[in-house]
Amino acid sequence: MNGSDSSLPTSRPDIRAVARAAGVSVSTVSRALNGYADVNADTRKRVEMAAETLGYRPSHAAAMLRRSQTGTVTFMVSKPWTKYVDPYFLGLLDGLEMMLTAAGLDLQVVMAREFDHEIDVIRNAVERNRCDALVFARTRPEDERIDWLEERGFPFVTVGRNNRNTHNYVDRDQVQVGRESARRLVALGHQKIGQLTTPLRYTYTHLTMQGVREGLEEVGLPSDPALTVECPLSQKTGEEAVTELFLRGARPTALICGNDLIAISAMDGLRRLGLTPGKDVALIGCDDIPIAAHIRPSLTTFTMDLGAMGIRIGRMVQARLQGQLAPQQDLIEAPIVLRQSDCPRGPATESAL
Amino acid sequence: MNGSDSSLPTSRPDIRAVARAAGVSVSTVSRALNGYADVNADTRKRVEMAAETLGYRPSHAAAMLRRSQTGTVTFMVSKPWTKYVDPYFLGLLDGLEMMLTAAGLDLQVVMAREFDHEIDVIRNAVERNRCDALVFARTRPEDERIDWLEERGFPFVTVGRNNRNTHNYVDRDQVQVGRESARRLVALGHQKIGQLTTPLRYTYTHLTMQGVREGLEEVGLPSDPALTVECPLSQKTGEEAVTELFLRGARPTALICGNDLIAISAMDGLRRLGLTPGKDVALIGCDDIPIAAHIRPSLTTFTMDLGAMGIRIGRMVQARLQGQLAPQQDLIEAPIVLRQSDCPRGPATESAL
DNA sequence: TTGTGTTCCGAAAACGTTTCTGGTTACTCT
DNA sequence: AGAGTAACCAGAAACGTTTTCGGAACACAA
Repeated sequence: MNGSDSSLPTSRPDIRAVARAAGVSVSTVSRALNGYADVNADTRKRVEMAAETLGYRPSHAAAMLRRSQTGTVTFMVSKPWTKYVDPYFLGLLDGLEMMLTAAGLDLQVVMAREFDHEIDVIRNAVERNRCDALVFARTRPEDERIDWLEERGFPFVTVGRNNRNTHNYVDRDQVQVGRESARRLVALGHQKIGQLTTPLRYTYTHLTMQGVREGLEEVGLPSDPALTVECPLSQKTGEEAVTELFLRGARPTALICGNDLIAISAMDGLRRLGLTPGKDVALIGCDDIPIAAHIRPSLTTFTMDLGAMGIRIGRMVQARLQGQLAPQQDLIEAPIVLRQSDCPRGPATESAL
Repeated sequence: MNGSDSSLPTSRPDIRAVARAAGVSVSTVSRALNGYADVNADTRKRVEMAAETLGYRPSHAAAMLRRSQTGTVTFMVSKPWTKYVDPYFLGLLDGLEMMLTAAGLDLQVVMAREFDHEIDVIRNAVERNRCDALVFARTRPEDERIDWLEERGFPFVTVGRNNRNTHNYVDRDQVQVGRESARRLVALGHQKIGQLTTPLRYTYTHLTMQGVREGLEEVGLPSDPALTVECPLSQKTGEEAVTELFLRGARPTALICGNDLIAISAMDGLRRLGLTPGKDVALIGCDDIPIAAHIRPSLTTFTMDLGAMGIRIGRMVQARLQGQLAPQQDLIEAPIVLRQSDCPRGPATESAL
């Protein structure tokens, strides 16, 4: 039923077949096709022609086996991302992939399902020689993945830092994000500024909080732990956090949210409490996900060129693969984009609830 | 500087090393570790112990080369997805990955950057023996990718149909989606029902339109081409389409949108025209992206268990890989989830603009 | 004793490349 | 004319598995 019933078994052509067709040896074919210098221009052309007409494609497995390297870099994405969809890393992948294909490398994406499965995924990738380099995000202060890889000298770059930072990483300047969030809200007259943070196990959460602390200290404001709630990475996370906050009796007039989804669902929570987001309570998010501009009130947040970030990662990988051993580290500034959700402090909050 | 400077070069242990340690031949090690029957239980245990203590991991490349199969299935994602992030396929990947790892297969994601690059990506994957099966979406009525693969008898399953449907696919029942959209709006009293469709090059667009046509015909309404606009997959797509529609002089009181992002940005467009979405004009989306419940007015749309869909795909791949040749085809019903954006027909529209 | 199976295991041939080593030309220089 | 050098290419040895083939050891029946 299916095609492929020509006269001959029409199996994939060998490198031997090409050699035969071009009238040279296999080694010459290999060198010609791989762009080595010590092959005559005419010979090369003849080989290329032969390869072309035969439809020859070198076996990836064989090449991989011989020159023990794979030509692929693996991007590991962890569970919280896949479970409730975070568009964050897609743009990043886009840039990374572009960079890598330009360098003749393949991008492979693998998923780590359970949280503590991550290290197994890495071990499998590395120990079975399935990639030349690794990329992953969501780093933690004490990150066993980083430890393991550093110990073995395996090439990798992370999106985010740990508490040592002796490796290759790219990261957003989270301290700046936190600081600017605080400054902005202070400038709008807010004094009781709450924080709905991303999970504390991630490094970037701590960095953001540090930035907020710094921003508040600049004007002599304390950063009140009673106004801070840690939000898991789930769908209604902000809503629940806001509820908890107000149930506690805390009455922030502004909220600094760890990411846009927290901010958006926090808006729902506020409405449930009879408050109007962007009027009674100011909100600032982070990430500038596509929807941030479309909701009402539209969300003030921090944006970033994820594609560019991906490209930087790609460059780092490439440099490392070419022998560059000194750790490269990039901190990327995320500009704030002002929309409607950050409002001046109004009187409405006092009476609410 | 980096570790790995033990006493010995500490290179990865061979299968030979395991054989030596266990006091058997390499072939026995291979058979023992791969679960063949003709190996003594004691021997097997000894081999397993040796492999364990040596930390042996079989080289993937070598195994791949020898038994010309890779143990990986490749998911190809095309440009429109990566460019403006569509969370759609993430859930799908989640389910697929789960299924595949359970079956001992690896999932690999590759990206096709340019539109006409897709076929090259596939050729590279197939001809270089880089995967055992392919999965991709966004199918078209005349889809050269499907043609090419069918011609060669290479295992693959698509998300979506073409105009022949002799292969393995999983698809949402788009006709039903269209029909139910139309019925719902008709029941709410609408007569002038516009369509903001996804790009016409995709099969599912046509199926949805067919469904809408059927739904309208049930009550004797025509489907007016003047009320239909094709929307590209970009950010402001719906906004521009709505503007165009009203500039044309068409005045639909309801809009059936090809996906949620079209619907959401169409709301922006309506507001710009002084109309209130969910009041003056009813909207129905499709996909139920996470944000659909959070915007105002919240979006009536069609939902689907993407994880389950991914699992079905995984099952198909597995069956095909085990020799099942008859095409398997799954049509999945997408239930509507009613929210605020679909409203009864009001009088407001008449006066507007 | 011989024949007939079983059960287990070892030897060796693949798989399709890359790369190392060396050898043959042809060319240049004294 | 001879030596030295450069340019090009062939042969063969890897790379680390899997799998085929056949043989050894043993048990059992005739």
